[in-house]
Amino acid sequence: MTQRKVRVRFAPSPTGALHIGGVRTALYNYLFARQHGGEFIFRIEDTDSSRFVPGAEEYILESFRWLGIPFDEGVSFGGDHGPYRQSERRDIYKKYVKQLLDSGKAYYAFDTPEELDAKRKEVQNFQYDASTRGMMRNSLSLPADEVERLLSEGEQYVVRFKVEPGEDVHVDDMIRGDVVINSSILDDKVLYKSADELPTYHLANIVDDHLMEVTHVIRGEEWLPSAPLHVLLYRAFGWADTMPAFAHLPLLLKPDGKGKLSKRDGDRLGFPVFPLEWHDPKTGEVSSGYRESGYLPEAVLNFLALLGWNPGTDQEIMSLDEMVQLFDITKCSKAGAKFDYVKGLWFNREYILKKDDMELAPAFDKILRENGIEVPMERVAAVVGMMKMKKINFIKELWPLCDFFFIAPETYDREDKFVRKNWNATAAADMTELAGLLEGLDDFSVESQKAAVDSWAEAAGKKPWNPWRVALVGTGKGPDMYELSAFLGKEETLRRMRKAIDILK
RNA sequence: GGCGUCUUCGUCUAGCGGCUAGGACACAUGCCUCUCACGCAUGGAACACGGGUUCGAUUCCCGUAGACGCUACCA
Repeated sequence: MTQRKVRVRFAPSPTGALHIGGVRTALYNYLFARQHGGEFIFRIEDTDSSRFVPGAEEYILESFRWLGIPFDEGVSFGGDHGPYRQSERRDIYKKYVKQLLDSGKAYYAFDTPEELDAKRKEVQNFQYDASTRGMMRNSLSLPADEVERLLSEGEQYVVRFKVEPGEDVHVDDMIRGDVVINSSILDDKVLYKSADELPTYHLANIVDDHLMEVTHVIRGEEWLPSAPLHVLLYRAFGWADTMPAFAHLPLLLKPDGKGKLSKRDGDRLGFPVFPLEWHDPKTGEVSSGYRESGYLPEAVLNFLALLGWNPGTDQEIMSLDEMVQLFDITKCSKAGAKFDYVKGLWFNREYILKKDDMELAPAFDKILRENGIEVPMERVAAVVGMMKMKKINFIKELWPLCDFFFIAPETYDREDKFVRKNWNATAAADMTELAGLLEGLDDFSVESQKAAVDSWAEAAGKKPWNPWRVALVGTGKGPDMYELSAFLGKEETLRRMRKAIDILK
């Protein structure tokens, strides 16, 4: 096979919000495309009209915009292989369904859903396949003229794939190696429904991947059982030589308990399972999103990347570009990964610590405004810089730790543990002395204060910091005292000190 | 039920015949220290089970168990 340009795709169904597992699948596809200088396609698989949810497509697009994962072509991105929305490709699919029909690889089936249900009740483990299709109503069992009549009378039908039994079908998976499934356990899958003139996933998927020249199919493990069917379809079309390589990713599992990670788990345990907040148009239900919860997109991607893959070194924090360099699809783990959202918190924290204060400032500024505080962005950034290393996972958690920067203590609580311990008998006198010293400083910078206060404290044998903190903060929290007083400025610092002296004595 | 996949600390994982089984999250302790943090150090914690193969199995093979997935005119 000649070396083709790598092309991969992410092809969600617009049936609701984008699941976080889907985000990881998209991420791996993106990483793979980038590191091979290939292209990343965005396709919409909306062949089930009954499950279509308005707004879902735009939601998915917005999610990737926020995450910073760009597509090269597809819905809303353009490209030479469109249209990229399956509902707009009806005529294409019809042509290929006909090809299969004409070549005897597929057949018409007229069994109604009710008849099939009845059959499934009647026969245990009923499967529509080589062993049973002879007793069903289809173009293989019915006389040709009867089939003609049914068709011309407009009888509803489906087209089924004629699976030849008894063959070991091999799927060469980049992660799992050689997977073998005997064709006898495969059923004659429905490929096309006359009711809505749309194909099912299996047909549309194969036709599109072929026409869009997709070289690698990277998808969730839930597709592994149908991979042999897809192999058979490529062969039936005569496309075996350009069949894409497969990689089936391990699933994301519930943090506790068992089973696939679901929306319910997020609600139950209190973490988002969707990238953005989602308002379900049908139920009106609102689900939280990573963006609205205060996660940095870089943190989300980094966290997700390591759920099912790792670079083989101890490195855990890495940028998207680094991931592109380090990623190796063949080194993905095979077992499902429990979704450890607590570690996701840690990643967010790490990225907050890495980020420039000025970049973080707008998020905190928003919180400040909600609390009625408006200060220049430089002041906001300064506070973020002094406080972000405190025990926080989100910027919004800064507020209760930072309020005193902007709001002077109204009163002083003698019962506060820190106050009681640190505002001792000499505190008032010490603070009066310290206030006098500070008042005499022309330069109120951290360095200047530190030089003056440290030497005074040492000479006088004082430890003024904790009482001073009581005066400026009201309790035992906050940054380094010099940084705090420099931020507040001489006037405010002295005002708070005198108030504390006055109240606490 | 059938078919498939998987199985190392609580969790994410490294390991690709010989290691005191490594790292990270979480947890605990200590150090540092003007509070809280940060940082640093330390600690507890794992090869599902049973057979093989081999001088030697976490690693290879077989079986068992368990978990997960699929089994639609959904993707």
